[in-house]
Amino acid sequence: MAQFINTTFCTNCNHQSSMFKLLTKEELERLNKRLHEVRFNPGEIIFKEGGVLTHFGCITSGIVKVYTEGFNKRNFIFHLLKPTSLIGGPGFMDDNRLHYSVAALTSVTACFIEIDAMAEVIKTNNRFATEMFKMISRQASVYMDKLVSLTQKQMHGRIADTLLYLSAFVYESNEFTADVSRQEIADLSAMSKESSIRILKEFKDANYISCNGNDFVIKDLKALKKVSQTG
Amino acid sequence: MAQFINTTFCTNCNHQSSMFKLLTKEELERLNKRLHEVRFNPGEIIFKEGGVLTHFGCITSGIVKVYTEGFNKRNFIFHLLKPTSLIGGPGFMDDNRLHYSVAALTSVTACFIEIDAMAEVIKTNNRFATEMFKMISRQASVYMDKLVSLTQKQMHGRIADTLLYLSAFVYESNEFTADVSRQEIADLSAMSKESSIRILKEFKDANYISCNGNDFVIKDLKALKKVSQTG
DNA sequence: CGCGAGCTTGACGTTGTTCAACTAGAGTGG
DNA sequence: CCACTCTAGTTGAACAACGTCAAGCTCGCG
Repeated sequence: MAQFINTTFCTNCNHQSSMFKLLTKEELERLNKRLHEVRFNPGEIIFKEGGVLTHFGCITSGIVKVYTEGFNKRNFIFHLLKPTSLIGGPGFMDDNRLHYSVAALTSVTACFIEIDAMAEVIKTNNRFATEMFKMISRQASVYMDKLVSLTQKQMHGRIADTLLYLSAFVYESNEFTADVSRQEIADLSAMSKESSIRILKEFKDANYISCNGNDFVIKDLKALKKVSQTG
Repeated sequence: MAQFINTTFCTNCNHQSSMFKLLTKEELERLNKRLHEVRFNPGEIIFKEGGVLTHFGCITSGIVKVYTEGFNKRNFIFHLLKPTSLIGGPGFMDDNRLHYSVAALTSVTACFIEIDAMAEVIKTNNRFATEMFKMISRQASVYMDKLVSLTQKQMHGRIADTLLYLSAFVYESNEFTADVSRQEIADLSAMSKESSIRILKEFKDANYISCNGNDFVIKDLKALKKVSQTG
């Protein structure tokens, strides 16, 4: 049964991403009129690649994966997003199509803002436009780094990167219960599921991390960083 | 001996990139005051990664490679640029640093525009800002595709991609004299020089291409595209 | 208890890198 | 004009990295 959520008004939204803080009350109210909120269960697809980009998404709770269906039925995960990240990126103001899929890893709530409303605000609010600019620009820069890491480092370095990424950017803690499966850790690190498992075990044996099931503890940050750098 | 070039005025520049056509005469003249043109020899470095991003570059003749120094002294080439591409991308309006190096593959002339002048025009001209936005956005999208291709395809598919890229986007012809070395073809395809040579030879033996030295002819486009897709 | 999904492990084959030797052509100096 | 050197290209053989396959395991759930 569909759940229609009473949209939290942006104006009092406590998830307000830094970008939206730049908007005036009037602008926020304008966005508000063309916005709705949706709740997703773990595993559900939020955006499907190839589709038309009609809305920007803003994660208000939970974690999602941004991924694409690659070759030979292997997925590639670009990154994970948590509140209050914006989803839209490439395609916006260009071909207006979705260049990737987005799926919920946990229970997720997300707000959807019509593309046109977004474009309007960008025209009227210069600082907001600048922030959007920065956001996409940073994204490109992240992808550049990933290109180099994933093509030049070997598996140990790539898994170390993924662990550091989870700990530093996603869960912001040395201990976390991962919402990603082993397969998804592999999809983040561009390798097979079996390889990711083997390397995780090696790190565990070397006492760099401890992990049972999905509970991870980074025990030797320096060692991991060293592995990440030496490739 | 340094060569100081009399700057061609943007207003009558026949290399004018599509983006600059959106500017008014006044805006172009404003840019013009804060612009200079430089000539480079093959192999010379135009931008060095890590440096401060003080100027945008616009290639007016020749071909450059946009690359980064990866791990183990291996380079990775993101893409090649020809007139009239803009160089600047990530870092602009953000940390103002160069996230990659740029070097001349042929003799190159390039115009340099002060960052601040560029930022001003972006503020005053909305359509120009939108084009910049699209440009970065497309870049991100290209990087996403590359991420998947380079991590999931194997060598034959990657070399096929590089050949198709050179033919379709760089030289815009089925026959071309490449300005890239075998090493650089390898750096574009994320593999070792030896491997790239071997695969090129296989393609030659299979009569997909002919190549002696740096003269390439794409003889069987369909076959190459098929190799690119099957990975 | 049985079932299924995700996880784990080992054996094996493939893919791709590294190393080392060799070639060809382009410059350089005697 | 001939060594000489230097660089880019080429080739083969050995080796390491990584994926695939197949089997077994664990745990939650009906």
